[in-house]
Amino acid sequence: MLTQSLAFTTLTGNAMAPARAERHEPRSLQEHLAAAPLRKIEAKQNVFAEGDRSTHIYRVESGAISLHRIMPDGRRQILGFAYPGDVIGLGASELHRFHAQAVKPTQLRCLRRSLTDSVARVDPEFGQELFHALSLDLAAAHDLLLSTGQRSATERIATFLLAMSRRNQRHNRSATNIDLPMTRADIGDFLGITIETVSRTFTKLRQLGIIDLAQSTSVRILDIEELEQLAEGAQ
Amino acid sequence: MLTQSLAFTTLTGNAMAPARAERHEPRSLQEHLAAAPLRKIEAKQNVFAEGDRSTHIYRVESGAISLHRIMPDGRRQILGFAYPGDVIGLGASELHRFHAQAVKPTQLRCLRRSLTDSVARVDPEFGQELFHALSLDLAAAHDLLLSTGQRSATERIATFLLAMSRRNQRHNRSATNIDLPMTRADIGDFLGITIETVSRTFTKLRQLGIIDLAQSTSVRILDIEELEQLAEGAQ
DNA sequence: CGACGGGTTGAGCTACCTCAACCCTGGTGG
DNA sequence: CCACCAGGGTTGAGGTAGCTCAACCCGTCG
Repeated sequence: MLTQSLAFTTLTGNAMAPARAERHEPRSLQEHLAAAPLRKIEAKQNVFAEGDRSTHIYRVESGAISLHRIMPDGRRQILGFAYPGDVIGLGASELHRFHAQAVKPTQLRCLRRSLTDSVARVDPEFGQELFHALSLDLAAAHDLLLSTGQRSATERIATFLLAMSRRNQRHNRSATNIDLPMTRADIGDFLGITIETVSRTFTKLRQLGIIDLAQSTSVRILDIEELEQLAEGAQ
Repeated sequence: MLTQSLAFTTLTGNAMAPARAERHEPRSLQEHLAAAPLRKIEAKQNVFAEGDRSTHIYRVESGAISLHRIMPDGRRQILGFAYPGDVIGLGASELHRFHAQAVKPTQLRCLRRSLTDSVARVDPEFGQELFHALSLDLAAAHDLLLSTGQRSATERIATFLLAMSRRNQRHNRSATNIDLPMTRADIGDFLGITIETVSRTFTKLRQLGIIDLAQSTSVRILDIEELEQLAEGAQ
């Protein structure tokens, strides 16, 4: 399920896999994570809070996490959702810059920062993997900026659904049947619109025959071309 | 002017500075950049475009660069501005994900990716510096998301001016006299509002006695406490 | 059973957008 | 030297997408 480019180490002369296996020492980020302890989190529980010391990085094994910042008056911006396979808690800062909270019961692998730091200090390949993961986060933030800064409510929802669809595809799951683990409030705070607008927009897409809403948490895309049109501003 | 943590290399045994100087081989990111060739760019000219091969990273020496994406119908989201000292073109992707365009005549130091890649492959400290720079970009994107997703026009402008003020302070320049090299259109496309709203908001802040606008490109903050109030939603 | 959290729908409001006129400045050319 | 023009900025008037407030529905849980 995980596409992992096996890191061939530059530190040991042993190029062959058997030699590495004998050492019993994890190497790549994914290998480290596979061996890391598992932590279980209830819905609404925090993995970490903004301002907390950044002690670990985490990989989501099951469930879903919302990453968000909260303004003094309670307004909330969700910066992203982390799903199984995603790594969270990256960043060079000593302190976490946002909250990470489970939107449903979630399992995480936890890797101490002291470990990742020291491994990265001697294994550039490992550092590259962290860099790559952070680079994906930045790309996601830029994508979201395009939505919150420029797109209409309908375009935002359409873009959001398509992103979920593409993520499903990358994980060899259905491109048309989309599970939404988060609430309407979460979607609204992610896209910068209110829950009412989220709800109305879903209803509108349903009435147009573009999606089907069996339950509020389960969307089926009926007309993906039309959804793509809507995402890029066709009215 | 530049705070640079001197990288002590793990590859050579020589820990002392004199030994390093003798080698005449640049080490830290800042050292590499100081030795890199200079490129001069006219206003409105592109440093690179979205989709271009990512061949170099750049450090702005003078001027200002806008980083932005453009939608098929022409809408534009500026993801950030790069000012002297900032490094642009980072990211693990083979291709650039956005346009980089000078907003006024600009000078850049250019470092080949093939070089940074190979250095990072053997010098983890150098990789850390790249990671740190990317991490700052992500934090900036998250800050902007809070504005475009949650704040009113007045709050966005206030936040924007305060960010400029704080940047000035970090560079030992005036906290109250702010130069705006970019146009109203740039500010609008950055904050997700129209040029008219930008203009009206500046006028409103001027009428409230919070700022002074000698010219349209030069803001003087008269009441920074009040500006901070406005930035976090007072009124 | 009642309470509560989450979702939907309606009615009215408003912050911001759109469209348009106008101003100012700097550069160009007659 | 001045007239003209183009690009950037400001201001006004009116329109509208999305917000606010409120009612209501439904499923779950104690």
